Amino acid sequence: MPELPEVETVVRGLHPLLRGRIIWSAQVYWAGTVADLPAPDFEERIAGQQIKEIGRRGKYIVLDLSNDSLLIHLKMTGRLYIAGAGQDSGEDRWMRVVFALDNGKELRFSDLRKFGRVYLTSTPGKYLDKLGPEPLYDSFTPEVFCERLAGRAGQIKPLLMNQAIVAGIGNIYADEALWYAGIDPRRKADTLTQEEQDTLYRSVRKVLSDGIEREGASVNWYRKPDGSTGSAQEYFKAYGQSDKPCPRCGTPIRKIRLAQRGTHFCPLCQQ
DNA sequence: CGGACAACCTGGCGGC
DNA sequence: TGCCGCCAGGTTGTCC
Repeated sequence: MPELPEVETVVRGLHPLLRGRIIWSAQVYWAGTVADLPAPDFEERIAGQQIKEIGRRGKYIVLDLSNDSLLIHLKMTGRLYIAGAGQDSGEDRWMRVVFALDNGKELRFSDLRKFGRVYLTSTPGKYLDKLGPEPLYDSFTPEVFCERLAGRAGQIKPLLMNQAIVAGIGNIYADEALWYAGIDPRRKADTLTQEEQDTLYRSVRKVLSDGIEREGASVNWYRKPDGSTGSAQEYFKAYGQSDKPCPRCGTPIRKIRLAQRGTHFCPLCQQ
């Protein structure tokens, strides 16, 4: 579930706690969580590196270390938080990797479904360069959005979720953006008018920036680093609203499967 | 290019 | 109460 607003909230929460800290050691509890590297190599290589900066690219959390980058992808059920060394935080049941810091605290990564990944690499571009533009940057203009969609014949919702087209949008915010734009998620991208593309562009930016303001959507598993919930889910118009009246026209919200994903939309005012 | 689908995983829930 | 099967969804990879 963590999409751009949730990942951004995690980064903002951790930034003041992690910046400048040194990772004394790491302990891997589930080897599969470490991508492209044997767990012992990961533990040995990260020890002693300082966290220079912490940021986000798409849905990746990016830690710039002394010699490497540490990329963390939460996938569906990953959680990242700080706890005192040896202290039970109540979140630790699915702990996969723990980083011991130089201030007696630990950065912990827990992940029920084990889909999440950590990448320790000197060439982060290998993972990040394939991502499309950041949708909230000033450089992401309506023209850029149109260019990214140009020549695409597929359905608009899977395209919105394609990280190579635009980075950071997942199932929840795709449904919400399409509701605001009044566009049927099954519409083929190449049938959208200029006006519809512009409306969708504004809707994407709105739902993502509103999501950040509300500190993410806590559906099922997502939590802020301090363990509390975000509030974006209280404002959903379409996602998870099956059979409830559309807030715009009162027609019951319908749920279908589209590209193997649960998809919620208003059959009347999303055309 | 696109669409379908499997794989990776575990827990919650509805149905029986 | 317990068992079964479905659903949740980010990403990669395979196949047609």
